[in-house]
Amino acid sequence: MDSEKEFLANYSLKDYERPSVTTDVAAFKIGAEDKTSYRKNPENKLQLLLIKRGGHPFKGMWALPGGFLQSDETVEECALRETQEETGVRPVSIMPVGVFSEPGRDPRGWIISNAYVSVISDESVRQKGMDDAADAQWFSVSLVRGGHGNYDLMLTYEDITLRAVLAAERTSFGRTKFRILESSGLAFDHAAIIAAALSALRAEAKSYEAIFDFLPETFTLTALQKVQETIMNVTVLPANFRRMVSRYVEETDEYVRGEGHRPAKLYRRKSPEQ
Amino acid sequence: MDSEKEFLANYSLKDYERPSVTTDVAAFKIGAEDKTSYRKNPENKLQLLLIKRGGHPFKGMWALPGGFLQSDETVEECALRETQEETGVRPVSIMPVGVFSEPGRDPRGWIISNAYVSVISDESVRQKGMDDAADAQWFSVSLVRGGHGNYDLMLTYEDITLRAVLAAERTSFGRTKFRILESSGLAFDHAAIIAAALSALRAEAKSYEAIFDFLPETFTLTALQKVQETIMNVTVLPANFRRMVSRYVEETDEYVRGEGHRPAKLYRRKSPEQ
DNA sequence: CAAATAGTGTCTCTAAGACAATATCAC
DNA sequence: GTGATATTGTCTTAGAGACACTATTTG
Repeated sequence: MDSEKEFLANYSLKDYERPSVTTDVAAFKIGAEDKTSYRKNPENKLQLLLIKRGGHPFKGMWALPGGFLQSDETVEECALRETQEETGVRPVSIMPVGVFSEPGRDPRGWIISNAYVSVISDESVRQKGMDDAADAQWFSVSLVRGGHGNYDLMLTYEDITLRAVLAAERTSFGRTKFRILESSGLAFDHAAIIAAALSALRAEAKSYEAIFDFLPETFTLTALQKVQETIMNVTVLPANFRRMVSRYVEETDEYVRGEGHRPAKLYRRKSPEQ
Repeated sequence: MDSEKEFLANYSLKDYERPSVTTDVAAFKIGAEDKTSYRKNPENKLQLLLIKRGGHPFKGMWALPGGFLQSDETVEECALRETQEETGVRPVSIMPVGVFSEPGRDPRGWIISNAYVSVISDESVRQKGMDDAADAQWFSVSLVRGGHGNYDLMLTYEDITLRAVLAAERTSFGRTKFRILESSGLAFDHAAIIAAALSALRAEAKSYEAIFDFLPETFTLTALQKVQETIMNVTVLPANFRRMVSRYVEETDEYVRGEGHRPAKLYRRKSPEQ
């Protein structure tokens, strides 16, 4: 009778066919537009990091940053590593979006992708000064309901516009899955991953879990509100927003002055209570 | 200059080291206890399917059903297939729980697991008459807060009791990750998978998304309430429960009679509106 | 009738949304 | 002062929880 030790010594996994495993990361930040007047606050845009593919397949198209899983790391660590390699910033927040494993999704062969959302503050990216390689750019994102209950995804950077149309299919447990109907300029099934990632981000923004990571340590409540409005693509009344986030933030003694209007108090995130 | 076609023809994935990929499924059902009086409704217990391992590693210990991903299926399809193979029932509901990829989690080598929750009605299992192999059993589940903010997981079937203690660590986006502190009788890291699965199920039960799948086509509102109370491990007032689920259900003309008390109207799930 | 579940009505309380009003700065 | 944002107060409304009450059946 063989012991577990003996069993493992003789065991070999290489008899089974194995997929390659990657992680793809949808890294979001909030980018500030230029001020339209000296006293107006800047407008915000939700931005997503895309990499221009230098090699086949999908050469010249844009793709989410990602890479192959290494045997000494978890998929989360892989996602963090990939994001850091591309942006210079290690994200504080990361969230799984789903596993994309449709046979044939990658023409190179059997490759399944673990998709993640990560959230980065605009300030930290500017500080680190991401290598401004033309093959890595922050695209403005818009995902809106189009005709027939479909969703229109639009990504723009300067004069580049990537578009996709996706069908939203309700699966069990109230989850939605996106199926690509049309996609131009985006590699692989990344249009579906981006749509799923943004949906997940919006769901989190509702409960104020994700929005703080877009901002530096201290922030004004108006800036926080703009972040949420930018992600969710809605507007709320300032009075109500302030009341709702009040349990998540605490005051500091500092103010932002010199903006051409009443100074705003700086707040910081309150550590979440048990 | 090489075309994409040429590139793919010459491309080979086998240069990279690849993990084995499995899915593990936490299949839950609600089991009815024996009636304590002719006119009392039966008590319910939340049950989880476990398989006794016949071979190394963890021989003789209990594990979640699961298996290796095949190249012609998605991970969801793999989870559905595995559940059907073990229970005879193809679940209507399935939900991802997370990817478990900690290096060293499987002594056989580099194996990552895609964990799923599935939900099965007790009735359908009884109808199909699951092969009552002694190596596949439905265990009663209990996951409660223990000392030091830890969680105690207890699984019981007849005279078998499996226990584990888990630390709940808050990760970003308000998610919790379970780390195994102690575990007896459960194979691999399955104690952590089970805890995560039950947490996910509870979160869904809150929004009434999961509870219908535990019951047959038509059901009484009291039965539905019991399902939710069993999963969430709470009690609610019948009047309030009825008001809350009223938008998810619709009446039928039928009643359940002969129970020693007032007949209960049967309801069915209303198809979720857009 | 007793025991048990089925089902309804309504009061209260809290949180979210709407709106009005005031405060404070830079130019 | 003007134009802009910052901040507070309060009215209204929708939904969740608590509780009291009625209805209906079988042994």
